[in-house]
Amino acid sequence: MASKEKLPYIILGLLKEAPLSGYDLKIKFEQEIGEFWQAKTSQIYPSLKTLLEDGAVELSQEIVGARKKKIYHITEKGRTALAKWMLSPIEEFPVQKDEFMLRLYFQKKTELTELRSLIMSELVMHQSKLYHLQERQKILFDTPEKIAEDHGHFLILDYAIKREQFKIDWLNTL
Amino acid sequence: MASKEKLPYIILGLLKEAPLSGYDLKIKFEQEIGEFWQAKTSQIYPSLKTLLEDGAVELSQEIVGARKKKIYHITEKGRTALAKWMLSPIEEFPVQKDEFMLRLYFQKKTELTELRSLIMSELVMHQSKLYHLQERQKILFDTPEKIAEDHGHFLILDYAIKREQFKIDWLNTL
DNA sequence: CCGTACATGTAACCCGTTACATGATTAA
DNA sequence: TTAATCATGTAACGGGTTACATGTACGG
Repeated sequence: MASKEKLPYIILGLLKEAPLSGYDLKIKFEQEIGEFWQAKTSQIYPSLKTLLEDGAVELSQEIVGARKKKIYHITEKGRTALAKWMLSPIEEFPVQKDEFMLRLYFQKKTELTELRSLIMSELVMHQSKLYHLQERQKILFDTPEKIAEDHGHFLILDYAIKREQFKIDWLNTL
Repeated sequence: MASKEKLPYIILGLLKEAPLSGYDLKIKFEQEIGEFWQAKTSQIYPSLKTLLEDGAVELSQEIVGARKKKIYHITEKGRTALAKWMLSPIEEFPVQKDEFMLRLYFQKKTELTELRSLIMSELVMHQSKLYHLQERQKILFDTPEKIAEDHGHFLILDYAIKREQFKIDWLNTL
């Protein structure tokens, strides 16, 4: 994708809220912001190393429960870099690739049965995803207080849900 | 992205409709399906070479106007491979990365003014995109006959437009 | 006791982008 | 005549994925 080094800023953005370990970050990428960005440990740990060398984060060895963890904290330098990035213009996104739309385009009007099964499987997939997102929303944000408490998280979940609903609605018009 | 070699199939899908040159394909990627997949000449030409070696496409040197072009035609073998791919399950897409949503998440409720300018610039960007897509739709599909003629193209444009409208609507709720 | 979650990393590979190269044709 | 479009490619780089590697702790 050649996204010109966005990962370090995203890690800083996550660390701004609270100090985290590499593993904690991995979980955040999988769960919290997984709908909009992902990173594996093979990217996270090297990136943390670079951030440490650049002085954007600091490291404290901590014993959590019975386990040892390397907890990374954002530094002033890191905060400055993050703030600067936050204000920089967002580069034109590099196309949201959509294999389903392409197949629809290729199939066109011929072979209606095959098109139908293609559409149905896409529908099922999005409905299942919608369901899981809604369940997460119910569990995480069952009270207005919880929404106010973690408003950013609520927003991305809300958008993810509505995005699924939107695609489902469009598919149903076919 | 590591999308497990989708490009050859997309090229075959485009060639299924009509024989095209590498340059023609480049234009298709830029214009027709650009909202859902893109490929540069640095990918297209090598991919065509491989497809040729695999016997999925054939090549005819043609003189179009005053220019020489290498026109690629899909073969029976190519059609079979394409048909098989079309029926294969669509692999879980590898996250639609969205830098704007992340920044929203990082900013949360603090610093409302900065959030406002972020949201406004995102709105402007999507509104401009929406406008251009709508203009293209007006020009390309001003009559029902044209829609029927190139239904696949109409569908992806329609979806692209509604997708922009959806994001604009959501942004306006913030 | 055994699989899953916790915890931290490295190495190889590959898709896709940026940049580079070259040359003919056409419209301003 | 000169910039834009047409036309076909190659080389280098980089972000991201897959696979590999190792070890601890906990729940059933």
